[in-house]
Amino acid sequence: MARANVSALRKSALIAATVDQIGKTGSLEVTVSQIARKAGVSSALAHHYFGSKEQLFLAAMRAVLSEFGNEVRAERSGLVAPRDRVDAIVRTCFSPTNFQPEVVAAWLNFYVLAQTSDQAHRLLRVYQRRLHSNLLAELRPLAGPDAVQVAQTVAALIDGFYIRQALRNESLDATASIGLVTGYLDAILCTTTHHREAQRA
Amino acid sequence: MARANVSALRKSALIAATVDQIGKTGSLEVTVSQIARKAGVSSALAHHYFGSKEQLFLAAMRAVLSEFGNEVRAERSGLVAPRDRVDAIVRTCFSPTNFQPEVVAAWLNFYVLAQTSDQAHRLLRVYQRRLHSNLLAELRPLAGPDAVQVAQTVAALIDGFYIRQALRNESLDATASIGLVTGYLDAILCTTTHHREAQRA
DNA sequence: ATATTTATTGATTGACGAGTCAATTAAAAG
DNA sequence: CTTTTAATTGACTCGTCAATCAATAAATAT
Repeated sequence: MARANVSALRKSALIAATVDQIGKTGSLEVTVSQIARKAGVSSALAHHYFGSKEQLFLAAMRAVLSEFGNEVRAERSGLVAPRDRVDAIVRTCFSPTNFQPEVVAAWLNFYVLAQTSDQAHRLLRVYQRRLHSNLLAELRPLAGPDAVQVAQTVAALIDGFYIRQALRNESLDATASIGLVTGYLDAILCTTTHHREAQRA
Repeated sequence: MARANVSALRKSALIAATVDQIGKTGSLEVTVSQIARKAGVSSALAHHYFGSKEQLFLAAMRAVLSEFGNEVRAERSGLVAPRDRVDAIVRTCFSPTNFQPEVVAAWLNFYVLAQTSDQAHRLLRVYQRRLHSNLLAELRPLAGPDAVQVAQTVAALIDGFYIRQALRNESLDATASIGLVTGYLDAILCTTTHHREAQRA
């Protein structure tokens, strides 16, 4: 059983340390040395593996994004009712791993990074599109012609609650956020919701 | 008619330049020299008047916040129906001045600044509280016991659309954003909305 | 064993930028 | 006028940090 690539270990340690450090300090103004120290290696090694600070940031972003994607897929699997699948997506957004203050703070900073880095911008777009089309697929049968707008609204809502979490708005935790998003959905899909309630009764 | 304080002129020029520069570059990593150059003065003068880069940033934030507050007040004045007043607030959020890409980008960066600066954090909180209580005052008669949640949702929605604007999501301009927020309100206040429609008919 | 590639670092470089300061100019006061 | 006070700057300091590099250690291959 050959011991796995050391390089892969180091890389992922550095990536994790990057997210963590950005999240903890709430800023992109973290030094490569800080990150490397947290990962238990020298800053030179970080440069060796990633080439530049920006590339390290991008790798960290990719990691967060793909982790999020995986969770969505996992949470949604098995569910077949469109509304349940939408709720699964929403729940995932506010799951303990994704809605951790550090991760949310990192997200916020990735948004900022996207303002200056084309690659970051592209990554974020990919994520947004994917979220949007995921939502849309489930909302089509629920909201018909309004589906696009509902999907846009849900996506914006989620980002809005993320910002609040980043600012540590005590009054809005994950549960409350989920409640407000589903509350919106209940209201906007009132016809369909009534159907659901009828079915349950 | 004594010519106004030179110092006030310089200060406001520097503040405007700060917002502009942060907005244009989409980052807090702007140099005092860049800002000063844009304002037509030396960087030493910026330090002379503001003491530090952070204080300059905070002054810029205060300016944006208070400009926003003034606009809200102006736009809302004269309207008496709660729903109209809510709509006025929403409209102001997406008014040409406030929803300019540069200003929105500056906002986003102020959110980031609030992660590392207590003063910035406090400023943002004041703004958030004020917006919330403004919304709440109007929503109480419209949504009764749900008013708090509706206000929180509206506030989050607005922030969500701001993020989208910061990312230059072509598909969502000011008009579309206003439409989606009011769409939400129409749906959530459906009882009241029906009353309104009935009144109009 | 030896050669070759990979992992790893300490030390260094070079740039950049916030903040200071002493000096200069302009305005205000007396 | 002269003196005091405010406005303004260029030049400088000092720290920080990304990125490089040469050197060493460890692993892999031959």
